[in-house]
Amino acid sequence: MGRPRDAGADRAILDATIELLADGGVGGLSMDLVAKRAGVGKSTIYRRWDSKEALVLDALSVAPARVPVPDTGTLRGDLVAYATALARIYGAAPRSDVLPHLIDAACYDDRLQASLHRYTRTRQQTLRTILQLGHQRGELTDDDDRELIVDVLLGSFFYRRLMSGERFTPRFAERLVDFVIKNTGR
Amino acid sequence: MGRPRDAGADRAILDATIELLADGGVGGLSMDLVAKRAGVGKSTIYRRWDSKEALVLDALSVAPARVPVPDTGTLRGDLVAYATALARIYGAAPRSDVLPHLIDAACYDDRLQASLHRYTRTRQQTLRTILQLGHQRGELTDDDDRELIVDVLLGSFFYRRLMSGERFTPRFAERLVDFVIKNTGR
Amino acid sequence: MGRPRDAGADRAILDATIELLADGGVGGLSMDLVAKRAGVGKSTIYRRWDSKEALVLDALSVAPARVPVPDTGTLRGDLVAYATALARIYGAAPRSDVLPHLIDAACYDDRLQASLHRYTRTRQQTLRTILQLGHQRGELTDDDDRELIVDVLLGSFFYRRLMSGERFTPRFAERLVDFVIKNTGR
Amino acid sequence: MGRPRDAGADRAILDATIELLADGGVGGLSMDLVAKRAGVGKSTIYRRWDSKEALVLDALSVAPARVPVPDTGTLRGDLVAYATALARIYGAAPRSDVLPHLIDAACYDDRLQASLHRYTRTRQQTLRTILQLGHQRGELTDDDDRELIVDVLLGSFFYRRLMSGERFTPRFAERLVDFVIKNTGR
DNA sequence: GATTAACCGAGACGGTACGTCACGTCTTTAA
DNA sequence: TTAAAGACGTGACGTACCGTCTCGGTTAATC
Repeated sequence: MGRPRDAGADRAILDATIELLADGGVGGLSMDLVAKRAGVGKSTIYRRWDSKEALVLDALSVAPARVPVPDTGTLRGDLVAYATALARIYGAAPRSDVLPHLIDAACYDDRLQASLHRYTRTRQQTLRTILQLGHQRGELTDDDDRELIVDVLLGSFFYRRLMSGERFTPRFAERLVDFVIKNTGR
Repeated sequence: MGRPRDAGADRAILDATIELLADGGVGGLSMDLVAKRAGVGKSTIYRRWDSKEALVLDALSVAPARVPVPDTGTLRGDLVAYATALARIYGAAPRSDVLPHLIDAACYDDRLQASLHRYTRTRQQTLRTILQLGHQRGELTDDDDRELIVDVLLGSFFYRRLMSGERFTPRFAERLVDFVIKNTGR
Repeated sequence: MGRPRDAGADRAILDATIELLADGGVGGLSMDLVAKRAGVGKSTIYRRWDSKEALVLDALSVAPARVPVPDTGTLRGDLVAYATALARIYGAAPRSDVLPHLIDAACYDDRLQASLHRYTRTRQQTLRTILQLGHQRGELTDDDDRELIVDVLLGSFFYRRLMSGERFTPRFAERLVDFVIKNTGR
Repeated sequence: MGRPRDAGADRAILDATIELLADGGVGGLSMDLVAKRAGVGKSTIYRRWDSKEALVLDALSVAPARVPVPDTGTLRGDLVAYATALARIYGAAPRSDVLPHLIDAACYDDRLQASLHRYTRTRQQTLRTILQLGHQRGELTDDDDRELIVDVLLGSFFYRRLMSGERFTPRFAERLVDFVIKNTGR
């Protein structure tokens, strides 16, 4: 019973979050700021999300996939196109890297961790679709390999991007794609 | 000129940092605490390190490599042993995950980012040594592939560990190793 | 709107301030200590007072007048009694001199300066009452002189006390009182 | 034995102190700054002065008297001229009030206190000279009164200036002078 | 129509860490 | 021994957020 939650508040909060995230990244986002910009009390936010990070993660999940499914006609072409787009889209973001903050926070919060995992797997969908198409064309045969390719491609990308700092160049993307499909299928 | 920096203070600060990191992770580490435990003023810390994260990163760098170079006689054996050890050693630490915090902080600080990259590449050394040995045995031929294998193995590991949440099981480790060496060497 | 300020916090903070002032003077008072003793967050203090000095000044203002209105029957007697009490009460406090610190701080903060002036004039009240009584008895006639006497008596006292260092002896007090009332009244 | 003290350093330090005091008052003066501007090591300063305040006080003492001895021909005229000059010269100083800081510091340091008292009494000299001249002219007779007048005039001034905040106007100066000489002499 | 219970905005709350600053002392090399 | 240089331990500063709590007031569904 009682007054139902205002659905508009959800949108206002998520919008404010996305805006603040856009300019300033996680560092430039505080709950007070979100509340003020959304025209909402802080308790209204905490009634819906457990923590700042949970909110941010939801805001991210709401946003549509940024890397489109390419269609070049061949698996190799699609994968190279995908990897290149990945590098272009996520490679630019200068200081507004939100994901690392969530990854960190997830270490200390099981619920958040679960959300992050769910989010990550959702974001794998584009790649899975590409592989699925390749499979239908007969360019891939074995199921297990596809799972592996997802980890290898995305893992390499994030590892370079966030940890080793080496550039994820188109040149490297091609090498990587050739590497992962050379020993698959026939 | 002037009074030289006390080398003992460096050690004391790094030691205190490592200790505090051990119990409590980054969350349980504050500069005041480090200063107190090291018997040092906070300014002495800030004179040497730009930020808490730079200090932590240095403390990590000082610590010896935790994953030893295995020696099973074959490349495949070594790689599986290495991957397994990786999972065992880094997989256990539940809340004391220091790296994600540094990865996050590095997004907002160029000097820190450079340090993180340097650290990461240093930590690749064990794996590179394994591959070098495999090369000497004739199990690997092409140089470029070795570079790639490093990214693929470590990338997959951290991607699963930190982002997708899928277990990095011994089973998976074997599959991964087979995947990366199937189309290399002869 | 919003949650109203907790009146109890005001009291707790002022009480803590007065206590800490009592043992240790301004030097022994830090905002962290006040907050801790009052069981209050530091932000709660800063929400109400601009600075440590503003808080101390308020704490002082809350305290009751320490020099009572004497009643000797004659203006001269009252004034001598007052001056003597002044010397006894403020002359004793060795290191816990709060006022000089506030006087200093007030030089750099207009709001604080205004508070100090208000406080000082409030503290003149006792003396004004004495003069008022003298006036009612016919021992004083002209209004302007009373204003002057306040400045002269208190000014001399603080000047000796804080600047020239000469003792404000009972002997001096009498001389001073005779000086200020010799040419008044009649 | 050993290297003799550099006499030039004294001047350099005092000059630097006076300069820094001029722009910024005590608040804008730190020992590091003095040392840097004087081209001197900090220890060289501390070898000569006990504390920042002792240095400042010495710097003040070195400066010549700022209120000149007037010569109007009458005691009343001289006193009014003096009081007016006092108000003009010290009344202007906005935030560079050095004396209050020293007064405060002197409460916690006996040596400094002695220095402050000495300094204050030195600064009374101008006024004493005026009174001495008045005495020679026969406008004052009793010695004790002269002592009192010094305290009353300077006390009132500083009391208004620093504590009660009331303006020390020329009008007030005249009233005060009339008050203190009405009941002296004849 | 009155009651009730959860909602709402605002903003104060206790807590904790931050990075900065200045103090007065100490330690080096050089004169 | 004094000098310049500058590192040292100490400790307070005021700020920024966190996530919670407390107001007065609103908004449905239930009685």
